[in-house]
Amino acid sequence: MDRRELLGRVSIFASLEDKELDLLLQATTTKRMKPKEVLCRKGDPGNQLYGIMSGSLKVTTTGTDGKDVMFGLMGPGELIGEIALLDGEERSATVTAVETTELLTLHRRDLIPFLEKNPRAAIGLASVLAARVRGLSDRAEDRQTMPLSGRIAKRLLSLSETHGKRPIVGGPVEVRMPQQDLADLVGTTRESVNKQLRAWEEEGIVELGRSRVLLKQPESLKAVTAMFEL
Amino acid sequence: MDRRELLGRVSIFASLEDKELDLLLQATTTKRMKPKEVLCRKGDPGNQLYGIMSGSLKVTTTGTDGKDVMFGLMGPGELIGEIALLDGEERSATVTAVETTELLTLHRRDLIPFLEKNPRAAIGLASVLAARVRGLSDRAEDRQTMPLSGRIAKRLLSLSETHGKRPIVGGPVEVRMPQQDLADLVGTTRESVNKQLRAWEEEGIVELGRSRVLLKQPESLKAVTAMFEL
DNA sequence: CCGGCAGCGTGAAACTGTTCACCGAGGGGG
DNA sequence: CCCCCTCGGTGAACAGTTTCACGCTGCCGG
Repeated sequence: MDRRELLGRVSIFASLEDKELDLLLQATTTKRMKPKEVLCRKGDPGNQLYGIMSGSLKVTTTGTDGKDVMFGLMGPGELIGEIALLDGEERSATVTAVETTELLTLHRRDLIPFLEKNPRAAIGLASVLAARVRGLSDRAEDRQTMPLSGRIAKRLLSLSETHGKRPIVGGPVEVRMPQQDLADLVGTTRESVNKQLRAWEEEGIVELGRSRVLLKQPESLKAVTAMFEL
Repeated sequence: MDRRELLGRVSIFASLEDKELDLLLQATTTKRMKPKEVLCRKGDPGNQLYGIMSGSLKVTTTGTDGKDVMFGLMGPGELIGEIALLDGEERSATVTAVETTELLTLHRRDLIPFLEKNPRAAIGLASVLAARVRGLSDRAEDRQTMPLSGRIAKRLLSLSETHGKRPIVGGPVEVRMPQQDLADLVGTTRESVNKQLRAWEEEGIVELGRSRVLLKQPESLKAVTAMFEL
């Protein structure tokens, strides 16, 4: 994916004229990251907006006790850094590359004036944030309503949609991610995730491998979540 | 507080010229709510933006099992309904008046064109959302890092800042809220909240009453949170 | 004025999930 | 090619919370 294509893909900029897009593109640079490379840490000042062209990033925080909380895994077409950029506060989380990742970067001093001249883009940005709020609220709700198994099932399904691969074309979807990360994402321990997954493996619902979960019967997982859904 | 004052107070509109403000004001209506009256339910279509002039509202969701989750208590100067308004989805939560409350309401069809003509307002709106995201992330983190006591202490302190009253001028701050609501806010049961509060009462840190918590030693609560803070 | 209900207080028992302490394996980098 | 380090698997003991099952009180509306 090239820069222009990315900008077009990102919903904020979807409604722009070509020449405006070109203008914005000029203010843009590209950055390439290796796996495990850190893009920014919690507490850093945040003056860059990033758009993911390829690869994926994980967004995490570490508590005092060293326990990690993962907020999400971001993929191509998604934005990173809008929050710190908008409210001028520090970065609220640490962002790390999962695999080799290409980013497009845009500095605050270029973005803000641009938004002022292109209100639709500003509204688009607000919409992206609105969606983020919605996602976070949903998860907060889940955490207090669903037992662990439901939360794992739900996250697994949503991961399979956004980051799933199909090893065999037309076959079952696979989610590549160590169990520890899954645990951080759901807010539990690796052990608990492992036990649940193994139980499901017994039932033939999933199949496990090193950093892989193969969803053999996604319907069964859906059934698990449905038991607790509103 | 009158309508004009509210609009001026809300950060989105802070940077506007007077005549623009007047224009917006004309599209505005006022709504008065009685305690326990419902403003909107989760799932309703959301086409109104509300600004709180006086009183307070609580934002909640109910899970299948009937267990409530409260996202927050909103007071004068705050906005409600921006999310559904921006992404065009359903309302993500139910909003109820806690006390007699006066609202200013603005319809989507008036707001969107206005934002398009006033990019700074759009950016302001985005900033409000950014702050909301930050708040939600923090709470998500807390929930996985802090034990119950820490979460209760933290929420109590933040409530005292935003919604505290001082029965005796210069005296300790009081938070008016039933223990059940406190529980929903923190994501636990009434019983657990009660037990923690009573323990603190023994230590002279707080004093309890019907729908009231008097913070006699806020420093001690701060100390509790500090034990787990990053 | 009084009945009922909303809100508080409390203990015992049950459960869910965590912690801890291991072992085992495989795959990738030196 | 081989070693180590990451990732997975598992059970036993433990901790924190929830659940349940009550009893109490005082306020509020009829």
